[in-house]
Amino acid sequence: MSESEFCPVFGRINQVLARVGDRWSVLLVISMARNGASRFNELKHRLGISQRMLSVTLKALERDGLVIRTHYPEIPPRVEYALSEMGLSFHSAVDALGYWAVDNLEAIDLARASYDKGLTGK
Amino acid sequence: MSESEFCPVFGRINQVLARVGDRWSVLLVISMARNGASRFNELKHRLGISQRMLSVTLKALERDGLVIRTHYPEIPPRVEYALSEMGLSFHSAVDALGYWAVDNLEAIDLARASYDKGLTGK
DNA sequence: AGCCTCAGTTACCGTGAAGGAACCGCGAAC
DNA sequence: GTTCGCGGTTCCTTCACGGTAACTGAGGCT
Repeated sequence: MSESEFCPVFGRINQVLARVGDRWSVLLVISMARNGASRFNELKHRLGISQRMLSVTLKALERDGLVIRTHYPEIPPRVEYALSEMGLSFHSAVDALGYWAVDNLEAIDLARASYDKGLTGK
Repeated sequence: MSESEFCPVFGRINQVLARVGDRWSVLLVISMARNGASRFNELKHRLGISQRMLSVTLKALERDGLVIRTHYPEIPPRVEYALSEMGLSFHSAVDALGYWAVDNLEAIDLARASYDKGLTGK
């Protein structure tokens, strides 16, 4: 796919951005930042995510060291997921983007409206 | 899909994040931020993107007001794409995330390595 | 007349990823 | 003894994304 001759760092950054691009990753990070350590089914119901996706996404986040999984061998089993140090810093980066989004939502809507009007009106 | 009861803003932020998630959008924004106003085929060759994707992505970015399209009715036709004010601010937000990525690449690699070792070793 | 360039658009097609549902062990409760 | 809740995993189906290729159209070159 000719990873754009740009530079070598680029590919790796892209990997990280892929995590941001992954909707569920972002939602999970935000959710955890808000609600603190959370259990599996808690997250599932909170986000309306399928079990499969939740499991897959959490595993990816854990693998990348953004999330810490704590398993309590109780009855019934209890597993808690929490943001790591890095997870928190990631959250602030994402949050910055979130703020940008909030700040520019209106402008984007306006741009879209006038763009669409320009099309249909023509 | 039950867009998570969270809050109304959430959905919209997600829309914006969808733009970040789109690989080509990010690459285009970065490319334009670097090289300034660019022509269609220029971008195409620079990024190794297909015509279809380039056209689709540029149109989306233009619609959102991130990119400004200027058409010069010359022979042969010339079209230039440039980042708008908002596009530039978007770029800085993305850039911030890029910096986070660079700063944490090592940590992520380490986390992955130890995670994978923990799995295979078991 | 035929072919090239630029900037797209349209039709088609393959792949990979998201989602749903069923299954797993474990013990507790009914 | 079978049903429930918890935390998953596995399988299957669907569907949207991205790529290829062909067409457009206005004009210039040969």
